[in-house]
Amino acid sequence: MRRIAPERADLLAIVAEVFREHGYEGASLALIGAATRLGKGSLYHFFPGGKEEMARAVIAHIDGWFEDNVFAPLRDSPDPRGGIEHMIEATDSYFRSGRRVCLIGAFALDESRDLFADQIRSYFGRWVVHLAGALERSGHRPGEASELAEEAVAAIQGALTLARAANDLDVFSRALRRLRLRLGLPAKT
Amino acid sequence: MRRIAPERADLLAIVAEVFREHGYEGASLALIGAATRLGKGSLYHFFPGGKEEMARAVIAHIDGWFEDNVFAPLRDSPDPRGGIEHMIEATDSYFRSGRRVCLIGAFALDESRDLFADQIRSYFGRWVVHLAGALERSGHRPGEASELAEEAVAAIQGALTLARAANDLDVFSRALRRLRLRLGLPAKT
DNA sequence: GACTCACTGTACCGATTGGTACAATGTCGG
DNA sequence: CCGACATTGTACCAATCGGTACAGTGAGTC
Repeated sequence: MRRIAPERADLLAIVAEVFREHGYEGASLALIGAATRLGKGSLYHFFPGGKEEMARAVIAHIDGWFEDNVFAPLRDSPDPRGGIEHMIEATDSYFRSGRRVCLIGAFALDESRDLFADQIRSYFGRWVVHLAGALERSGHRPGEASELAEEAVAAIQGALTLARAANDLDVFSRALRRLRLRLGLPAKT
Repeated sequence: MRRIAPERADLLAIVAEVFREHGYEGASLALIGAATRLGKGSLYHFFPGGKEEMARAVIAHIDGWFEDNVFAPLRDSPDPRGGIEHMIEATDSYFRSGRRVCLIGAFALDESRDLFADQIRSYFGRWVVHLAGALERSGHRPGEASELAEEAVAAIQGALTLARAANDLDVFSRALRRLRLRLGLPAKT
């Protein structure tokens, strides 16, 4: 009965969307099954640890994406400003200009945080640290760079919340525009 | 069998804490009952509309608190800077310096937003509008005041997320300190 | 003392929850 | 062609979900 097994990455992307929209508690196996068109048999074959393993895998997948597309450029780009610019564009693209919400940020808010505390802390921690590094290399003093990085990551998270609350995508793009200026980037791309 | 009926405000505060910690889906009637020490009979007596009415009442209660302690001072204070200072302190106190999370912000993230969309939009909308008004009266140009207000409210929401993710209260107090400067307030209280 | 009515505990409802067990179905390497 | 194994649907499980029904129970009122 072997079917066209979806690539694990595709599968994780679909499951991520369910968690994103419904939260950890709200994402029932029925919803996940419907979204992936996979029965419980398949779901528990791929994720023997059940819902918790699914969530863990989804977080790791997102983390990997940010590692490749955001953290690495911040860390490795010879031109720190270029890395920061890259981060802003990747962020805008990942969150679909505010249409999408940050799964990991959402998990951080309710009690599901306790289950995934390490992964959540690592994700945001690395984001702040690598951004601070790039800011430092682009001329900011260390302490100032750390504060600015923390402010920037928080601004993104807050803008996602506010954009969804207001149901207005412009909230997010305005936030990114301000962020550009604040981080010392040219206004327009 | 009439017992000491808790004040409705106290009751709502307890229920709010359950929603805050577990989210709308995660807050089961069993949890709410345990926290309030009220059986289903009592719960459905006070909230015939069930869980949804409880959440609606809780949001309204929080909204009322912010109306009295944040929005009104921003709107009515003869000295706009004083109103803004008042907002910062009320915010710090309400969120217990980052120990607490914003219920309404959390609801905005997942699908429960659709149920309470109007209340959520109104809450954040009024916060931004009244802060923008105070900023305008304290000398900012209208457009600039609106952007700054939006930035400030988003910064608070983002800081709450980040503080909980990092499990580090200092994240929140640092954010409030930056906010003071950004809004043109003296550094220390 | 009778009546009222806000309040409460308990039993119960069907639906859904996350999870398990397993037999069937293929696909693939040999 | 065969056996191994990845993948699947289905049936099933106890626990819990949100919600209803209702018979009390008692404090206040006349």
